[in-house]
Amino acid sequence: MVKYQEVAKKIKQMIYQKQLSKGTQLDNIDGLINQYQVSRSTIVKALNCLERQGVIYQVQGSGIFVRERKKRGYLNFLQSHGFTVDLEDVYGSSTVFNVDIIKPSAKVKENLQCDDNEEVYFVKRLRYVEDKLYGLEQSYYRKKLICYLNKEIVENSIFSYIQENYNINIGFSDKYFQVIKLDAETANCLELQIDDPALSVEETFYTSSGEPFDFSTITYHYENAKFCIQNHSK
Amino acid sequence: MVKYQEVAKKIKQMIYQKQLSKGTQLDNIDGLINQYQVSRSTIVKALNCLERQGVIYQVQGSGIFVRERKKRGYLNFLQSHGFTVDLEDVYGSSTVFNVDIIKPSAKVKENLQCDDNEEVYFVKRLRYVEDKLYGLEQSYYRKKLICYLNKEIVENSIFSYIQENYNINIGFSDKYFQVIKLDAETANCLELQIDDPALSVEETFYTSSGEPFDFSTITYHYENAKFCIQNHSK
DNA sequence: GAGTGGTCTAGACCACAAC
DNA sequence: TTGTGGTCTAGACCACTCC
Repeated sequence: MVKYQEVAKKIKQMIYQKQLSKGTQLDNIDGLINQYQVSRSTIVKALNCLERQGVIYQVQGSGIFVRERKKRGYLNFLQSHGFTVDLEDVYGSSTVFNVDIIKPSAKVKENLQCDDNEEVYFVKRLRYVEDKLYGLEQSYYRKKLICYLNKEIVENSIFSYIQENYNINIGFSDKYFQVIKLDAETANCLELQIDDPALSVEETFYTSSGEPFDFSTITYHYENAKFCIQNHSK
Repeated sequence: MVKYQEVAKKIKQMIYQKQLSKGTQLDNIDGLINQYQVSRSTIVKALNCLERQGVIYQVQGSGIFVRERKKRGYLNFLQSHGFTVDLEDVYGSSTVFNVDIIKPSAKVKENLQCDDNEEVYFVKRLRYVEDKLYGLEQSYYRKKLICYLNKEIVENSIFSYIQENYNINIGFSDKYFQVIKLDAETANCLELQIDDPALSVEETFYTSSGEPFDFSTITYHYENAKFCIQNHSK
């Protein structure tokens, strides 16, 4: 891990460990330079990271302050899948229905930019967070990139498996979502009624070199799944 | 506007103007330094901005590439309210029900961190995007900060009015959302049926100095409102 | 090995806030 | 006026990709 990330991590840990409440002013930049023995630019970069994560806010001419922490029980919508989750981790698990190798449908093929005849892994699983049924996930992974999957792997975090075994890192993703009425099959999986509401999220994940490797649809349980985004305008 | 923002803007305009397709490689950093006559750090900062906006992606050791543009018909969920909207602007309008000065409820009071006896503007309006009914918005503004509002102002963009007249800039926001079933009153406003699905978003907006000034609830029309987030992991 | 983006530095100067 | 964060620079070196 590089210096600015180390510094950011330490400042964040300090804030959470001391349980600093919102609005609390941190040491100024010169102070932080002294404390962490790095250059001004490195401190500034670390602070900007924390600002983007919603941990602090900076006011020119005034100081650096602690931001309100996300309320408990809400999932961070920007890192719900494979993006940096850190301290405030929640316990998640899965019930796997199937792990099959199939020919992709036209839609999947397009989203994953598959060649003709290319095959994909199809994984269908129920996702739980802290033992509550959160959603039904249907994912397609390009076999070309993710050579092997099985039920055991898929019960845990697919993303960390991929990262460790294939040295594939997530670079970015496109996320499209809307509210829908449940069809009979999905309602049954989620233990809900037909026409009950749900959030349907379609997301394509790309490696850090820009290659799509995963297309997933998650249908979230409307009573159990709540989300949060801590935005900032900079 | 500062240099790195100028550079970012120009690069973005160039991409959209030339209609560069996804995966197209841009000039390298040294080339961009030459082209825009700024330092390396300024170019890097501009590129990181564009990366965060989902316009490009950078691959270490390889190059800078154009990212796929958001599909039409989807609202950018991260800048749906007052955050930097630029080129790809869509036409929005509002039907205003009322602009009242009221005593805030406990919930509103807490979210806006109001003093006792402080009053707020309550604005209720239907939001349209390209003449489609998108959602019902109920907003509360602290009168202490936004001294005056009327129907005419509220029919247009409240945020630009606030920025121009009170020199208040949005710093950040906390956004909490979930899927719900509509109650009778809201369903009626949205021209939908009771128990139809909807996305309910509660958002608190803070000034750049960290003071809350607006608490809004938007209930989105499940057929007309679709969203997009172009995420990235850096 | 050549070419690319990513990090880090020291230092100057600017913009804004608070007193 | 002083103190704060924000920008910008020139230059060094590191990490990764691709030939």
